[in-house]
Amino acid sequence: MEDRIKEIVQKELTKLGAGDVSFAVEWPADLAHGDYAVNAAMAASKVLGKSPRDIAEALVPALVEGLGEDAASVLIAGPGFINITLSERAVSARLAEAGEESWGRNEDENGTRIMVEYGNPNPFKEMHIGHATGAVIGEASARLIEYSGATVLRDTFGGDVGPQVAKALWVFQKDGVTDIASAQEIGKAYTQGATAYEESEEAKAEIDALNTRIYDIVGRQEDQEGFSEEDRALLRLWQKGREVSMEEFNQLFELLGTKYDYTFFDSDTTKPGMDAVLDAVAKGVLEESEGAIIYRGEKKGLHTLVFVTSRGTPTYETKDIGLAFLKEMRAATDRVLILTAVEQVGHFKVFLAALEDIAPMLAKKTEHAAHGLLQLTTGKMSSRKGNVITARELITELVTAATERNSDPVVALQVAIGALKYMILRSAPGSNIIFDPEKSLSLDGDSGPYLQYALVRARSIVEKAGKGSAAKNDTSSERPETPYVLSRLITRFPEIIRKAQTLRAPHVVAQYLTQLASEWNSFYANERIIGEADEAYKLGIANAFIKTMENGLWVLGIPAPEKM
RNA sequence: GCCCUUGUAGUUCAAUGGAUAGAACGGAAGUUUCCUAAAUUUCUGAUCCAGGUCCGAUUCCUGGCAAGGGCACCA
Repeated sequence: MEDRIKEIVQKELTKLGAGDVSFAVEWPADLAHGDYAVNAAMAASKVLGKSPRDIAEALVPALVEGLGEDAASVLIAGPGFINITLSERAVSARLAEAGEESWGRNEDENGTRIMVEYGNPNPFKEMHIGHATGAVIGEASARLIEYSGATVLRDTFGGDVGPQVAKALWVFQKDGVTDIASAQEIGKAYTQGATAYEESEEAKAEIDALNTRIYDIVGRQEDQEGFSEEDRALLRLWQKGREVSMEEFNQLFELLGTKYDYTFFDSDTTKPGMDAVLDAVAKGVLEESEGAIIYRGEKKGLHTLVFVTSRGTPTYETKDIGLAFLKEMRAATDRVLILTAVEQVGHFKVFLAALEDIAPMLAKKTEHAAHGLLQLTTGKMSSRKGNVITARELITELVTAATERNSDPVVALQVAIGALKYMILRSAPGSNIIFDPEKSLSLDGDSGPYLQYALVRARSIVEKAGKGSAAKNDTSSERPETPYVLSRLITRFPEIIRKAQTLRAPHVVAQYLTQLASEWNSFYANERIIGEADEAYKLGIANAFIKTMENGLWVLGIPAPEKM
């Protein structure tokens, strides 16, 4: 339809002598303005030396003729917009498509294989709401990509060696702990270790030494040559800690609706990373300075980044280089997308610049995108200070709130997860999300449950009407002269999905679904459906709404409860 | 000091360079003999400041002011 309009207008503009003018066929934010709006008259005004309204007058007849019965009206409005409103016939034809399972999907990326990295909690720390934010946005982004026909390979990357590990294990060693029971215990140990690291020179030295030792032992865990009894005990403690952490993460990811195809660890990436780094030093891409190996980002207008510390341990940068190679070895992909919090954009700029020099092919297909941080109204979160809200705590709290209105634990969980995800996905990625633990657990209004509730009510009606009504294909029932706004809004879904994909912005879908749910709720409140002369027609709309909401919620990863 | 991001109702967020800047929460007042009131209807109220580009600027550019993040041995 959009293309048809564009074609007609283009042809007319050429006739008027303004064929070069670029214009847009857009969908007005306010449906009262129509289903499509053309701004060609304003755009051509200067070239033609005529007023926009005069040009619009000249364009309208061709549109009326060209669109025929599909257009209910073609009107000139405002400064010179040509507003086109679709006829009931055209809208109903599109609504029929909305019943299909594939409604909203497109094939823009058919056959492409894309690896998407997100979440990335670190073992030996607790998973906090920041990681949960990443997981939620990442999952929605992945699903959005899947809706374009691409194959998505999900991966997460965790730091199982490095200072944060040493900080936690140092505390366990000091306290003589040999068996780690829970993720909470690890979180507590990490906080203690991090505090000691900052407050005591002695502790700092010990932790640094332990860090180097862990690298060594973990690196040689295969053959364990020359391991002392102490080394073995440390390795066991490390293994147990990682296992407990990952078990907790997997549980949380399951609650959040993510299942990873690949889990990478720092310990896997250290070796390929170090190999690549030493190779790069030989080639002159990286250089030694003050005992460390660094990349001079200044030559590309960036800053210097350390790849290997003067103690000989690799940093995050080297591990990321190793990870890039490791991904390439494990899976064939066309693109690699890495999603992290905004605080890492600086790092990734320099990292990608370095990767460009080290492995141009890998750099070319790798892309980094950032999402905002979750910020507490009470101040900045820091696991060091121990004032974090863990993902576990937050979910538990939400479930408690949801349980007040749902006796069914399954539904309560779905509502809680829906509320959490919506809170994160409703705003544009990139800017920070201000999280007020007191107020943000909203289950009313602009929220996940709002969408879920609208869907549940729609399903309930269709169910009540019974299968005998054959709502979908009935054309005999009465229908209005002009289509419902709800119907017109439903037909926009595929365009919304495409926009969200282009901008890589799940919030576009979230905003749309909220508008859709609101429209449905008004429809539901104002129109009697069951038992009316146009029952079949309205049930058709209800079914189209259900499919649209179901598919939209799926993209966001928000569960769709059966009952509420 | 340098670099990046962001400044929109009291609060939390929208607005593909377009029309009367939309929602939600909060506050005020209504709507259930009627398909689930987690709903619905009405009212309340905002583009940080100053220039510039454009037919048209919340959006793009420049300069202020303010907030957040990052700037070699953390991830």
